[in-house]
Amino acid sequence: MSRALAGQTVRALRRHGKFIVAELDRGVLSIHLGMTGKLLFGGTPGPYTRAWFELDQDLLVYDDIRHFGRIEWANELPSRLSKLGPDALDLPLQAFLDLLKRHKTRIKPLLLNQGIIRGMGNIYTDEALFAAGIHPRAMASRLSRPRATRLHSAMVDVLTRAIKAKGSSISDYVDAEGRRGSFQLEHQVYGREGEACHRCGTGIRRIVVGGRGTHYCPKCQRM
DNA sequence: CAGATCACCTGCTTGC
DNA sequence: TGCAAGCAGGTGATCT
Repeated sequence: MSRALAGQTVRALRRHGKFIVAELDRGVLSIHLGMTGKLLFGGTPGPYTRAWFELDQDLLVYDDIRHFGRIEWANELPSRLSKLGPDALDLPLQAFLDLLKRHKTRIKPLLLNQGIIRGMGNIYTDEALFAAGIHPRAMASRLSRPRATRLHSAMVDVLTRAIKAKGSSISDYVDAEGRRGSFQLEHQVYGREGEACHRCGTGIRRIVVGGRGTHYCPKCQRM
């Protein structure tokens, strides 16, 4: 890959769901950070460095403890990416409502399914469901219009605020400048098992839904 | 076809 | 203190 990328200019940089996409003179570089991936401007290669890019000014270092991230170079946007669902932050209410009706599945796995909606991860799914007062095991297609509408607003609101706060740094996440995010301070349910719900005081519960740890308030979030 | 389980990796925390 | 088990921001394959 290094030969192919040498001397190329980054023409555009954008987000595609959870992917970072760099359009080069020739081809497209797509990056997914997985769970522990980090891109660091001006970083120094260390024991967890899996790749690095020599830019004009700095070294851009890619570290990834768990190896779940991916960097791919292709002539065009890989079909794996173009086949994903609409972006959570670019999905009109009516399209969202239609989409929920079409899928006979529980709401949490639906929101996490990148092929249906792209961009939502485990933290923000739990937070959005709490904000909307919806149980993570509720059937998506059976949500009432008002509740589904509240969920749409909650999803957009949670993602927008989380991006503004530069993400959630629970253990080690940092952005490309090495700065921690602060949205973990605003979490209402994620990572708060046993603590009091900020709205009603009930203990936050942790269950497993769709194979993922799921945090919710049993009193505020109903089926 | 929805849903469960496992696989991929390493590190940190918890409990005995 | 030591060690095993459980858990972690994600995705994808396989089986039921």
